[in-house]
Order: sequence, then structure tokens, then C-alpha cells
Amino acid sequence: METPGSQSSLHRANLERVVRAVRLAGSLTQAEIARTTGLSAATVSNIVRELKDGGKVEVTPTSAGGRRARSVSLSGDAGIVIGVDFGHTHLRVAIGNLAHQVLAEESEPLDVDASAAQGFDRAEQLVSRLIAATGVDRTKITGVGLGVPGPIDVESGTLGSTAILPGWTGTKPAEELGGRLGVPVHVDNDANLGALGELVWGSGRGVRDLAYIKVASGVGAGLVINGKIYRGPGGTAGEIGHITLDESGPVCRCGNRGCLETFAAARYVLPLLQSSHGTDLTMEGVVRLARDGDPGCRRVIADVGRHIGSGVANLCNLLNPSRVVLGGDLAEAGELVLGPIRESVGRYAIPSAARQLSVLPGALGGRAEVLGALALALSEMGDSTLLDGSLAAATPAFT
Amino acid sequence: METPGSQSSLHRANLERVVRAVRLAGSLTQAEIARTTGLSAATVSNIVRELKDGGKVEVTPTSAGGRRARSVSLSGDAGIVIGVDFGHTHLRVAIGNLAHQVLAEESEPLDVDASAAQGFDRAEQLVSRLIAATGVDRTKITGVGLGVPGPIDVESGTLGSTAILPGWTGTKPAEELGGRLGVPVHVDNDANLGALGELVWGSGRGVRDLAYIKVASGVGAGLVINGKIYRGPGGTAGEIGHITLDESGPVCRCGNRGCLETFAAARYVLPLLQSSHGTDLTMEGVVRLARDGDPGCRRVIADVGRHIGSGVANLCNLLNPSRVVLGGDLAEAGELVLGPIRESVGRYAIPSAARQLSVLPGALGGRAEVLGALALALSEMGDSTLLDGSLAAATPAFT
DNA sequence: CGTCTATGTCCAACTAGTGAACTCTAAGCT
DNA sequence: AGCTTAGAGTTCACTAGTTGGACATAGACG
Repeated sequence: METPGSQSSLHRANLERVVRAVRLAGSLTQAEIARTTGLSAATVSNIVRELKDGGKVEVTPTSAGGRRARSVSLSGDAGIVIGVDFGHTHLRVAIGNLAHQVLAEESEPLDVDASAAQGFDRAEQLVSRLIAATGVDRTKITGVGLGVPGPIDVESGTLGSTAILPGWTGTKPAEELGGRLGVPVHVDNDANLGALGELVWGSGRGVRDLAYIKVASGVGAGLVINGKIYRGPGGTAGEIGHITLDESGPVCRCGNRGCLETFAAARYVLPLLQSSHGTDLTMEGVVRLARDGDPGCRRVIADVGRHIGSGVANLCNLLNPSRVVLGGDLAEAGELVLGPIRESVGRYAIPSAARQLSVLPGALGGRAEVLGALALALSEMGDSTLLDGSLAAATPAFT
Repeated sequence: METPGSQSSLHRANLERVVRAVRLAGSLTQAEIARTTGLSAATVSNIVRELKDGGKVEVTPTSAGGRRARSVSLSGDAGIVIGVDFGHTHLRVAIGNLAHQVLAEESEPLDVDASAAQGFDRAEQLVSRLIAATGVDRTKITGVGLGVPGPIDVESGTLGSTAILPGWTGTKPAEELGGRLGVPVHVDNDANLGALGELVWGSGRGVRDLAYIKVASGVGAGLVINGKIYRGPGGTAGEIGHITLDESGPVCRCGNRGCLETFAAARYVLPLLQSSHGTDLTMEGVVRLARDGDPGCRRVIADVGRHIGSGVANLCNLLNPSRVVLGGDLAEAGELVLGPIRESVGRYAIPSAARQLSVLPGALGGRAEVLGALALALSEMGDSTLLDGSLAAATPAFT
């Protein structure tokens, strides 16, 4: 079963090559596969047959007005992936297939005080509902991506302390959900998944190095380096919220003073407006008011943008990404916040680092995290689960 | 000649696997190669024979007190790499072989006012001298690594403006030196090469993610992510010197205020001591005095350490490396500067990012950059240069 | 001094990819 | 309409290359 070195690993590699080529292009004829993968037509013929027998791929008899080309595409039910995202106030679930198509997506409000068990129950129910609605085959599910709004130890899978979902601390979300659904579950935090979502489906397409800044209750960043999420050896990379901007600034929940968070995160910014705009203000509300022209809200948002810009400038000096994508509720403010960010970056980052940088709003809004979870499930599957399945399915059962 | 897809590319891959394993370990027996690469003993036997026939590898008949193991190592003259480092005041050259052995190393003072042409002449001469001294075969040279103390556009190979070597701006060092030596030359800046040097030979061995902080005339960082130098899409990653620590701090040469550099780099720190300690003070001198107990110098160094620590804390929050290595003249101060750095990191970095971090002085001193250049040449060579040569040499000349 | 054991080599079996020949189909030309 | 053409996909014989197992080798251990 394990050919770590070689021999048939070549075949495996070629299978993956073909699958990847098909996935990227959507559908290809065999000749096109041969050209893009560099394999010979004969080999492609064999591989396609193998994949077709395994049910992993669909061959539509004839397509366009060529001579006689059979177009090959990933069969819709070859593999199903599920994304689950626990957000601040919402639970979101999405179902997709290997062709990067999102089949269904739904969200429902989540009570912050709900216990972890209740949360997972709800998630399980919502997943089941969507499975039923889309009519996909449960056995085709190859993986689940799960997003949690807090620090998670990727090694052990344990959730660290999160002020957003109190009482969930110490739980192991992947195990919990995996147990209920009976499928491997891969977890990551919301910022990393947002980054992945925007990378695959949103404002980050075509870029290999990007930083996704999520401003919500706190401030976090998901870093994509060389096309992959970078978590750092300890799993806590991307904590841009606790970069120090002002050593004598406000005290932050982390114990330091003047962290970026204290100038930008909802929990520190909203109180500024409470005396003038009432106490039940949300970030969303501030953004709406600002768009409608409220000067106080505009000012606050611009200030937040400037501070984020300072943090992003530091990030650019250190990492020099080619794109920064702003996510979270704040992104809805558009130029009201992006302008000040760009201005601040332009001022504080060294010119050569800032020159090629583009700062964009996220294209997916609140969906970034679920879709990222979907992408995580896809990437963790690594195209090879598919193939393992194919081999297992294609091989008649020996004794 | 081109098997882009497959077939014998497998063999090639296995050859590379073996070469890499041997290179990393220095020397291995065939059985060990088989275990570490996952290949079967038979395959290893064939590959070793092939490499031996090609002269790429040496098999020392029997080594330790086992049963009968023949240790395989890259033959000393299979390939020679050269490292060249233009420093602030010195030109350094090292010659090494594929077995990671440094055969010779020499440095000589370099006049800062020297023109680029003069500098390259000197480098060429020094390289020739070392080649002669070690008696290596010039045709065996597979690559040269070159370090320059300034920002370099890796794409175009053009040197940006550097205050250290005025008049070199706009030159293309790789082309210059490559033309003189007739070998491919790979350039990078001093901080990145220092990181590579410490990674391969120094305080960074065994770690996959590290930041090398070089404090000299300026402050720069070389970042190693997943075992490879990370330059960023624009090639300017690691500019830790221009992180903003204090928005209303001293004006920096980059145009901003309160950059880390203004609190830590020689050009800003030395003037502080000039009224009390004379004007021709160097960083080296300050370190020496501090070690001898001079309170003023100790204070200055501790302050520098604290500020570097702030910058490193930001870096840890963002990247969470497992090790930070301090290089440059300042590293000689040992605990006098490392203590304050650690203290500052502990205070400003979020605990989970700082917990597993170790802050160490560089183990190579001023040699880090040349050795890094050597490592760059080795890594850029990419194991396949060697093999191409082998194939060409092993194949009898057909018509 | 015989046995043991791990190393390295040889050989037959097998896997998998390739080029070349071949078939198939629709488009284009006459 | 019939013929030609040309690209698509398949089949087949061949070859490259890895593997498991048998075999030889030589120090270590008792």
C-alpha cells in the first residue's frame, strides 16, 4: 500500500497530474490532457479509462464540432467536500464537489452562549439538511473543512481560549465533528480559512503570496506563502492584531499596550461611538452609517483604516506579499477604509515593498470562511484521496 | 532529452533523491540510503554504481566497525562551489565541494570607494588565488553564490541603491562576475545569505523556520520559511529595519520616522557615544568596550537590544519562527544584547508565539555570509546540474 | 572455529510508459 | 455524393526501470 520511494508512485503521480489538469481546466479532451501534462496519448488513454472505471471521471461522448473528441471532466459525485464555519454569530455550511463547484450553501444564526455540544449538534443537522437537499451520496464525502473563530493548535487539534465562544476552550472540534459525521475533519482558524477562500474563489485568484486581514471582534491575518497557508512552526503566525503600534497606547486584552487591535477591532472601536450613537451599535451598523454619510462613523472608520495600514506596512516590510485582502464586516466600507489603509501603507512601508502591492476588499464577504473551509478540505484531500478511493473502488475485491 | 511527463523521469527523480540524501548526511552506506530514501536496496545498488561510474560519488571501501559497509559520499571533485561576499569593509571568498566541506576561505579588506569594476577584479583575483591554492579543477565549478550588502532585484539581478557601496547602484553583479568567471552566479543580499549560512552550518541547523537578524550599518533580516529563503514576490521581504516603532521617533534615511533602524543600526547609534567616547568608534569597538565593562556602551547595547526585541516581537506575531539568530557585529555582545532582546520579545509578543522561540547568537560570525553564498550555490545547483553532467560524461559519444 | 547477521549484488518478474501503427469520425473539397 | 484529410483515441509490441528474493560476503559473537 505504501510505495514511498517509487515504481508505481509514478503511476500515482501521473494520475494526480491528470486529475489536476482536468480540475484546473474544468474539462479537457484526452488530447488536450496529453498536451498539458506532457504525457503520451497512450498513457492518457489508459489513465482516463482507469479513472472512468473508478467512476471518478465522466466522459461525455462527443462535444464540440471537432472531429471526434470526448471531453473528460471530473464526475460531479466523484467526491464531495463540506465546509463548516463557526463565526461570531453565524454557523455556515457549504457543500462542494471536486470540480470546485459549490453545490449548496446555507447559514443560520448561532447563539453565542450555546455550548460546544449544542454547536456541533446544530452543525451536524445543517450538514445533513444540505446533504439531503442536494441529494449527494453520503459515502462520497471525502473530507470536511472546519473553521473556528479562535486560536487552534493544529497539531493537537485543541481549541485555545476564545473570547468569542466561551466554554469551547479545550474542545477538539475536529474530533467532535469527525465523530458525528464519520469523515476526516480538518480545522483551522477563521483568518486562515478566509485567506484560503479569497485565494481560491475571491480577490486572491492568481496570486501566490497574500495576506488576508480580518477585522471583526479582533484583528487577525491569514498568510498565504507560495500558494499555501503559512501557520508557522507553532501555528500562531498571522497575529497581526497584536503588533505594537504605540507602546503607551490603550491596554489590550493580550496584556500589552497599543496593539493594533486596540485601534481597529470592534470591541475597542465601538465604545468610541456609544455615547453619540447608542450602545447597541455593531461594526456592520457603523459601516452602514458611514456609507450613508455619518461623519462620526466615517471618521472612526478612516482612523481604523490608518491604523490597519500601519500594521499592514510592517507586514509588507517583513513579508512583501503581492496582495492584501481585507475581510470581515469592515471590508463592506470599501474605499472609506481602503483609502486610509493604502495611504498609511504608502507612508510607512518602504517603497520597494509597497510598490507592487494591491490592497483589495474581499470578494466573498462573510462567505470567505466557509468557502475557505471547502478549499481546505479539497487541499487536504490533496487529489490523492480521490485516487486512493479510485484504486480501492476499481480493484475487484480479492480474498 | 526531455521527458517532461514521465517514464525515465522516475529514474532521474530517484537519482536526485539519492544525491540529496547523501549531500544532506555527508556520507551514508547503501543500506542507509535505502532506508532514508525509501528505495529498495537493489535500486540503490544500481544508482550508486551509475553515480560511481560517472565519477560523481566516492565509495570508501569500508568504514566503521560494522559488518561490511561501504560508505558513499559525494566525490570531492564531483563539483565545486564558490561563495563570494562583498561586505561593508571586506571581500570574502570561500571554496567548497558538494560534500558541504569548506576547502578554503580567505578575506581581504575592501576599499569602500572602490568602483564596481575594481571590486569584481579583486574578487576574480581572490577566487583564482584560492582555486590555485586548493588545486581544484576549474571545470568542476558548478556555481557561484554572491552576496552584496544592499537591495537586489532577484529577477533582473540589478543592485538597488546602497549607501554602503556607492557607485555600485544599477550594476548587475551576477552578470559581471559570471562573465569573468564563466560560471552561473546566483546573487542575494547579505541578510538572506547570512540566514542561509546559519541555517546550514551554524545556529540554525535542524530548524525549518528561522529569522536571521543582521545588525550592522543598517538592520535587515533574512527569513527562512520551510527550509528555504523567502524573498517575497517583490524580493524585498525581511526589511525589519524599517518597521515603525515610534511614529514620532527620529527621521530615518528611508524617509519615515522611528524605524527600528533609527534605534539599532550603527549609523544612528554610534553618534550617541561620540561625545563621550570619541568619533572614530565602530560597532565592534562599542561591543568590545561593553564587554570590558564600559557602562555607557553597555547601556547603549541594552537599549539597542530592547528595540530589536520589539521588532522581533512583531515579526514573531506575524511569522512565528522557531528560531531567531542574531548576526552582524552586534552578535559578539552575547548576552549583553540577547538578554534585552529576549526580555523585549517576552513582553511584546503574544505568549503562544514567543513560547517556543529561541533567540541565539550566530555561530559563524562574519563568515555567515560567505558560507551562505556557498550554500546558495549548492542549493541553486539543485542536484540536477550534477546529474546532467553525469549523464553527459557517462554516455559514450555517439556519432 | 562455526554460526549469525547485516550488507551489497544478481536475476527473474513485473509495472508502467512510449512510439508506431491503426481505426474512427466529421469536416472540407471536388 | 464521394473522396480526402486530419485530428482523436486505441492497441500492441517494446523498453526502461523498480522490486522481491536468492546469493555471496565478511565482521561479530559465542
